[in-house]
Amino acid sequence: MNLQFSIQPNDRLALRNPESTVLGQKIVRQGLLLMHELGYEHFTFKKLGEAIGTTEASIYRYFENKHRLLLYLLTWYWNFLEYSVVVSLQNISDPAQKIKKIIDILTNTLPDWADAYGLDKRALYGIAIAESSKVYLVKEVDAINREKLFKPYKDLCGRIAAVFLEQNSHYPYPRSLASTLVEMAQFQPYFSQHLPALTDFDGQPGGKSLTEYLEKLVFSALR
Amino acid sequence: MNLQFSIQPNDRLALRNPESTVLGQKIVRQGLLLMHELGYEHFTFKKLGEAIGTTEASIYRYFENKHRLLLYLLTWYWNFLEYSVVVSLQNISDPAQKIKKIIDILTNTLPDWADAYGLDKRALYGIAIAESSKVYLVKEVDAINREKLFKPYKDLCGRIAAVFLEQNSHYPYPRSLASTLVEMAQFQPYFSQHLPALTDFDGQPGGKSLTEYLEKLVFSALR
DNA sequence: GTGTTTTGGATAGTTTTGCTATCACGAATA
DNA sequence: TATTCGTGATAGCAAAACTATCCAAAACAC
Repeated sequence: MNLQFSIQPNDRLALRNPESTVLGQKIVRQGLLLMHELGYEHFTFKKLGEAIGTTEASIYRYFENKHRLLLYLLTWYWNFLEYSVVVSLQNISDPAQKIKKIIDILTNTLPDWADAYGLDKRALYGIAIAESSKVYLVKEVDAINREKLFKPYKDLCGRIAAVFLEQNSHYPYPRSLASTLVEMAQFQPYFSQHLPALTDFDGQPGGKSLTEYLEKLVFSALR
Repeated sequence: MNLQFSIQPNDRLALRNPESTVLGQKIVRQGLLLMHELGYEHFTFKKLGEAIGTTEASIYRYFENKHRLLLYLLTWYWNFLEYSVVVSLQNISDPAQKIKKIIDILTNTLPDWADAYGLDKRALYGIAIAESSKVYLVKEVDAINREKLFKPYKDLCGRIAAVFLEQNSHYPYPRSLASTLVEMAQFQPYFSQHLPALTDFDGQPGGKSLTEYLEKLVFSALR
């Protein structure tokens, strides 16, 4: 097991390392909470500056713009997820059990150890669900991709795709199925909460569950 | 067959009916092209005003903001799709064939008759792929939903879910499967073009195809 | 036919957002 | 002791988002 859990794998993400200063840490931690509270569109560096007792310009020293801050936060999330997946799968040999574990991880907030990094788990999960698409559904997607800034997301999907191939080495669409799984683990809870007509989950404890839906979807596809 | 193909089912969408004036039509038709070209974030009413020889303020007479214009365009798209689905399914009795037809419609640009409405099919398809999530992934989602402005999208998914139940009346997640299908018919081509590591399609004519992936995913789930 | 709404569009603003140039201060360094 | 370097604050600009008001012509009222 030599996965290095690196905090900041790509130094192009931020203009300077936010973890290295008190202000930088405030920007990231409070920025996460404020973006979760206001939503990406209503979130501004000015509002964040007011919230943490500094100015817009100081925040711009760390991040080019709010899109980069969102990408920074999601990078943490994807890194946490991948690490969590890799660690959880260590002691499992059955591919089917691995897949169940992956779905379990994807559909829940991050494990408790993630708190140690000072980032609010619930807010991070909320951002991942409501804002993550906005990070790549932009005209700049190809330029950002060339900077390798989507690598953590691709790595996560890559790990999952590899497990799908363990389950069925002849399945022709492991990567599409992985991205489908990850995206739907985020969209379906959002739909369930805001556009319930698009789902079959009512949030009842005994009722139909997202986990069950995703498991059946994946296992039947791999059969 | 009494599906009424109505252009503007909800008058709350626009401040006044854009189809009723020359300027209104220009706003919608050129707005579609410009938003497709610039992307939602870089698109502004000022730029559109310059492009069609009018001013920002005049455009605001028709749409509250660019988010509403996007929603207006997508409403057309969803209406076109649903109509196209309903008409195409009329002469098909086999549910499996219906599902194939639906996937065929979802993964292609709109049929030629849609041109008659003056909206560029390719641009509309491009907007649907790259921008449609932005219409509901906003803090205002619940308010917009209360205005019934997502009804066309829900209706489309509802039609598809009904066909899934024709294929297998015991399938417990028809609506989630429908929203998964519609979303993935948009996300996978986007990934294929911009983040190919997340898919298994290379765009080659003889290669693996999105259609095949989606068909297998849906049919195996319904089995 | 004259007066009066009403409709549709233009002019000219304000506020907010996004971003930058420059200054000030204290710590490390020469 | 002088300096330059890291770090944060001040002030300001340009574009984006939105609004108040005005004007002309069509529609309608009498």
